[in-house]
Amino acid sequence: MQQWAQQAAVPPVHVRREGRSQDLWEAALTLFAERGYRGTTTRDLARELGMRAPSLYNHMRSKQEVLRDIMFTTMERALEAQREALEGTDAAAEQLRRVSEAHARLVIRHRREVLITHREVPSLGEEDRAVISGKQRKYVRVLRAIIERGLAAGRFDVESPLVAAFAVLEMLNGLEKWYRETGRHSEDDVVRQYGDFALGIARTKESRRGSVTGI
Amino acid sequence: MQQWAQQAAVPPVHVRREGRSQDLWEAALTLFAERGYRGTTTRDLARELGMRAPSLYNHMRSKQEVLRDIMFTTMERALEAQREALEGTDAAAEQLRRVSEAHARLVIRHRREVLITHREVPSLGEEDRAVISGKQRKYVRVLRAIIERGLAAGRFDVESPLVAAFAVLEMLNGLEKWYRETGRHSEDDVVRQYGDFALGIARTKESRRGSVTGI
DNA sequence: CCTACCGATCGGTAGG
DNA sequence: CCTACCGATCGGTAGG
Repeated sequence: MQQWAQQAAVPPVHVRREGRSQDLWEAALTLFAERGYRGTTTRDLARELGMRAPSLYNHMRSKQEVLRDIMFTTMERALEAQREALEGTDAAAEQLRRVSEAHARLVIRHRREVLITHREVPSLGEEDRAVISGKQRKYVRVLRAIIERGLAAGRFDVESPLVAAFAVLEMLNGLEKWYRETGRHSEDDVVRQYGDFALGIARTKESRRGSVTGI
Repeated sequence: MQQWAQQAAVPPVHVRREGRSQDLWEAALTLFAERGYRGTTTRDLARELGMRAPSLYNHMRSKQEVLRDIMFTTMERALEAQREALEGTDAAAEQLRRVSEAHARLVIRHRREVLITHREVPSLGEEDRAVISGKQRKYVRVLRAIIERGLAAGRFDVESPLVAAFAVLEMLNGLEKWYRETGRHSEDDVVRQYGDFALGIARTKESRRGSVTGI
C-alpha cells in the first residue's frame, strides 16, 4: 500500500489541515460558495487541484462529508466566538455589542463558510440538518437571553426579544452577501458599524412611531 | 392536436395563473424552497401534481424557466412595492419606515419566493444572473438614497449610507428564514417591529460607543 | 395526459 | 496518483 492510498482522517473541528487536504478544503469553499454544493461536481473539485476525480477520494470520504465538515466547523466557530465574546462583562448592552462585533468579524473572515452554511441546509441529509438546526437555535437562544436581560434592566426597548434576536442575527449574517475585501470598507470599520446597528435594533425606544414623525 | 398539447404561454410578471399552471407554480415554490432547485427533480414536481414528468412540459418550457419566472417576478414585486411605499411623503424617516414595512410584508407574504430568489442565484444561467443582480443593486440604491437624504437632513446618523442600506435590507430579508404563520407573531406586529428596527439602524447616534456604556 | 426512451452526467469503486 | 468503468438518475423528446 502506498502513501497516497491512505484515507485522510476525518478532521476534528479545529485541526489544521495540511497540503492536499488543505487545498481540497479551499477549493470546496470557493466552488461551493460560487456554484452551490449541487452545482459543483467532483470533476470540478479535482480540476481545481490538478487531478482527476477519483483521486479526490484519497483526501475525502465523500463530497457530502466535505459539506458537512464545512457546516459543522462553521457553526462551532460561531458558538465559540459567541462564548468568548460574553466573557468579561455582565452589562447586556456591552454583551450585545461584543457578540455582534465578534459575529460580524467571523462572517467577514469566513465569508464563504458562512454563506455555504446558510444556503446549503437543504443539501444535507436529515440527520445532519437536524444537528445544524440545533446549533443555530442554540445561537439564537443566547442572543435572545442577552436582549431579555437588557430589557429587564431597562437598557433595551423591544416588543419581542426573540424577534429582535433574529433581526440582529440575520442583519449580521447578511454581511456574507455583500462584503468583499476591497479596501473600500475596512474590516474594523464595518465591524464597528454593525455593532452600532445591533444596538440600534435593540434600543428602539427613540425610533418608535410618533416620536419619529414628531422629532 | 388536442387541447393539452398546447404550450403554456410564458406568463408575464403579474398575470394570474390558472388551473394546472397555478398548481405547477405552487408546487415549484414549495419544493424549490424546501429542497432547493437542484434538489427538486421534474419527477418530484410531477408527483406533486399527480402526473408523470413528461406531462409537465405541457405547462412549462423547462424547469429552468420556472425558476427564472419565480425570481424575476419576485424582484419586480419588490421594486414595485418599494416605489409604492415612497409615494405620499418626502420625509426620509417616514420613507425608510414605509419602505421597510412594505418589504417586511412582502417577505412574509411571499416567503418561499423570496427565499428561492436569494438562495438560487447560482442556479441561474449567466445572463439571468446578471439581470437579477442588476435588480438587486437597483433596490439597494433606492434604500441608500433614502438614508443619504435623511443623513443630509440631520435625521439619521450613520457612517456609511450604503453599509446601513445593506444592513437594513438583509435584516428584512432574514424574515424569510424564521417567519412562519403560526399566529405567535401576527404579520402586522412583526412588520411594525421591523420598521422600528430599520429606523434603529439608521438612527444610531444614541447607541454609539461611549454613550451606551455611559447611560 | 401517457409510455417508451435517450444522451449526458453524476458520485463513486476496482484495481493497479 | 491514474485509467477504466458502472449503476443511478437527470432533464427532456418522440409520438400518440
